[in-house]
Amino acid sequence: MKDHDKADKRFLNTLARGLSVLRAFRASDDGLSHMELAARTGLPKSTLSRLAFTLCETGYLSHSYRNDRYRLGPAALALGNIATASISFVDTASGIMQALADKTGTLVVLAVRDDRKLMLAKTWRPVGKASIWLEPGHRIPVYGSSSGQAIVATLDDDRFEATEPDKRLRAFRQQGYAQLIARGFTVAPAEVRFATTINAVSVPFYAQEYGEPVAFSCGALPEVLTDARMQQEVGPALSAAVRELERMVSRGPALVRRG
Amino acid sequence: MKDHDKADKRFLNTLARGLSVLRAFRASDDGLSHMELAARTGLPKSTLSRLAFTLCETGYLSHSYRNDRYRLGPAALALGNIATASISFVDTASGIMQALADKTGTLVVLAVRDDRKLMLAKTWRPVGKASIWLEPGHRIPVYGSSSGQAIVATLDDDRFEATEPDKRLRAFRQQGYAQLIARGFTVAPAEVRFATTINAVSVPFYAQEYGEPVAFSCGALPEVLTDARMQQEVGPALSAAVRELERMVSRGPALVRRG
DNA sequence: GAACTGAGTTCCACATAGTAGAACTAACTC
DNA sequence: GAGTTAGTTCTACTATGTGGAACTCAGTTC
Repeated sequence: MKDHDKADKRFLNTLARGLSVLRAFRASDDGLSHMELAARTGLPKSTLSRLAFTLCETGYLSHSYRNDRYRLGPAALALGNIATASISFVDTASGIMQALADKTGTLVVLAVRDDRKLMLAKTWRPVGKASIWLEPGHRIPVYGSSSGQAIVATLDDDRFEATEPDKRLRAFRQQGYAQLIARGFTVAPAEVRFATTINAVSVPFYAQEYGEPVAFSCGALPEVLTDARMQQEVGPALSAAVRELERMVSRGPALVRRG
Repeated sequence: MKDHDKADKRFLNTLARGLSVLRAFRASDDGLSHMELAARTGLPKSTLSRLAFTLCETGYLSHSYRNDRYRLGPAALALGNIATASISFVDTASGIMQALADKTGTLVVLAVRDDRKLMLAKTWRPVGKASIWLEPGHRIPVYGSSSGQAIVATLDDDRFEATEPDKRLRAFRQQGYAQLIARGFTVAPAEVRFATTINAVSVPFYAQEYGEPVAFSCGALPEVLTDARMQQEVGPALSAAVRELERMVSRGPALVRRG
């Protein structure tokens, strides 16, 4: 059978399935068994067997001999580091964002656009403190998230239109734009927030090498990160952190890049 | 046609080919065109077209609208960060190893075993200084590299035997073991070094979550990193850095999780 | 502005690579 | 030693992926 309904002749099912196996892994997993993988991907076990074999063979998966669980292999590690290295700002950002996480006690995330969703590419957790937990690889909607708002506000018109936005999203973008001009950061309006259990502030960053705006955000539980704190303390601190990053990679601010 | 001669029925060609496209990227590439990808992978362009389409569709590749070059996409970034996060020591190591690179003026690399080769999973370059350049994703032989020696010396017998080692490699391993006991680091003997243009010292690290020993190494041109410096200065410094890492990692999840 | 050129995509007839269920193995449990 | 559960291999079938050729679309050149 086929997974992808967009029965595009160009779409290679086997490849997509193999990739879906890799995507089944979460940062908190301590290896996954064959069964768990089958369950997460929804693939029949015989199919999974062949996929896993190939992934192991190519180094993207490895399975420890002791316990028979699969884990991401060296090739996955290398791929990620190549991706990170070719977007060099991620490494530069690490120090700054870790410090910001520690200082504000919030979870700092780097969100990138992935089709019509956002993907959390990297997260920095405050050391020692409890905080919300969002993992890299997690996907959140554009609409209703401050990261999404920061990104669409900075996205040029062509690309924005390419996502076939609805009226709602256009208004959301416009409002993000206004916020960035006024304060330099976005906070999604309470009534549209996609998750009521998380408050977040975001600042866009235009990554030359990535060719697309991305967003850094600080998030925490509403009781920890009140609207007042977002506006007065964390928003400005995040904004300063991103400006610091821009300075270090010596590049203009994201907003001026728009259009 | 099929790429893989080991005509194992379990080996899925389409998947492996797709992955080979991802592997074609180097950290220093500023995007790759369709043609370049075809050249690097050796695949016919029609085939590549479909592979690239699928990879884009799944977020592992993205192509900028402006210039028509492919780059690694959000999913690749996320995959790598998931892999990194699930081997949390990599993040912890980053600060220590960067400092070591700066202090010694050498390239610090993290090498992991990948079948019968080693793969450089991550590298830290000394800031501001010229240094040799090895990229993440690069593969080097086990035999004749100090990293390889550190790793095989630390590998348990079962796994070592599973690689079907020859006599030469057994001796190499034994010799690495002796070096580790005597001094805590390995330097491949001059006469077997796989690259005469690079000198390197290595220290193994046993990564709990990875289930396998890995190696940290300091490398540089022989004129910069003389045998004497390796023995007297860099080796001990590297060894101290890895012990520091061990200390930080065993301190508890909060610190380890830092990322 | 017609003829080249070169990159990239789509077509198409064909072979085979990949599928999924079933049968099989191997390791645990009671 | 029967039962259970995880994982691998077998097998018959066909839908999937293949690669060369034809096609498009932008730039160049004359």
